[in-house]
Parts: sequence; structure tokens; C-alpha cells
Amino acid sequence: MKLTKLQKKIYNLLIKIPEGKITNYKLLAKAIGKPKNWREIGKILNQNPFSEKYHCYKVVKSDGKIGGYKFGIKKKITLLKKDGIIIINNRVKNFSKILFRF
DNA sequence: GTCGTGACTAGCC
DNA sequence: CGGCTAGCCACGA
Repeated sequence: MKLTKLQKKIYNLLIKIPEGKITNYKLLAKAIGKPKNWREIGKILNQNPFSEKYHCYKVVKSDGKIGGYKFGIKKKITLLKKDGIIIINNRVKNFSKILFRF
């Protein structure tokens, strides 16, 4: 299993997200020091080698929309709800409040 | 070495 | 609001 630098950083950050909080691609990109690399992040999360260990479902779009998920956004929503996050019309309620800034 | 592409973003109408 | 557009970078084929 070969991980790119970005992968390592991203996964490392993902596990830092506290329960009940979410983040978005842009913040994640900023956190790894490359604000314009959100594209890569989406790709990497899609590869998703550790989908069960890492909280990849806690990553949403910058406007609070769910974005995507390898197993379908339905699954993603279910997982988010388990964390106490409310989803309405494919959008996160209280988005700015539960948004976790690194 | 070159080309295509993505779980996106921001800006404009 | 919403839909459309251009821009962006690293990775894999």
C-alpha cells in the first residue's frame, strides 16, 4: 500500500475531527498547506483505502452540501446523523456551527 | 513526456 | 435561490 504525502496528511487530519463535527474540502486543503488541492482530497477520499477507520464522511462541500460518498450520499447522511448532525435536503443544518476548523 | 480527470470552489447571471 | 463556467493541482495511464 503506497500512500502519497497528501494521503498521509489528510488521513491524519481526518482522525482529528471530533465527534459531532464536520469539515469541508477547502479547510482540509488549507490544513495540509495547499489550499488549492481540494481536488486531490476528493480523489483521495474516493480511493478510500481505510473507509472504516477514518471519518471520511465528515467531509462536506464548502456550502454545506453533502458532496459525495463512495457508498452513496445516503449512507453518508446516515453516518452523519449518527453523530448528531442534522441533514435537510442534502444540506447540513447548522453547518457553520458544527464546522470544525483545524 | 503528455493527457485526462476528479467526493470541488468561487464568481457571475 | 439555482444553474452554468472556468480554474486548479497532483496522480495515474
